Amino acid sequence: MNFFQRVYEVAKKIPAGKVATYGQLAEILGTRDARRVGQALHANKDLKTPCHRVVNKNGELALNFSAKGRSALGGGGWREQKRRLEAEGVEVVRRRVALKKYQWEVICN
DNA sequence: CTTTTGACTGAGT
DNA sequence: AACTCAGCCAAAA
Repeated sequence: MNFFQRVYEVAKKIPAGKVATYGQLAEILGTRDARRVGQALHANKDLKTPCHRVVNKNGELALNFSAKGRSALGGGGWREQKRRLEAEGVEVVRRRVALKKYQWEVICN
């Protein structure tokens, strides 16, 4: 199984209304390289994966977020992500979420 | 094969 | 809060 695939598997485990950081997923996957997590999600063009629930450690949305399945997303990468998070009940202020409240805590994996 | 690049992070300024 | 520097490691070119 590819590393990418594993990233998706973990991403799918993130409960709606919660967010996880790249570093957090990386750690679950047994690596320290948060970047690869991001690359994996970027490579994933399937919108089935809740990539919008993955944010950087600052709680900010990905600057270059883009679900390739959708052309220009109506103009803004992170805007689309923001829209989706709000749809799940996550408060998104400007470009960030309240990690303090919404960061995913792994219950069991 | 070698080099660049990046949806990151953490520490220092 | 904003910027820099360095560490990290695989995919792309």
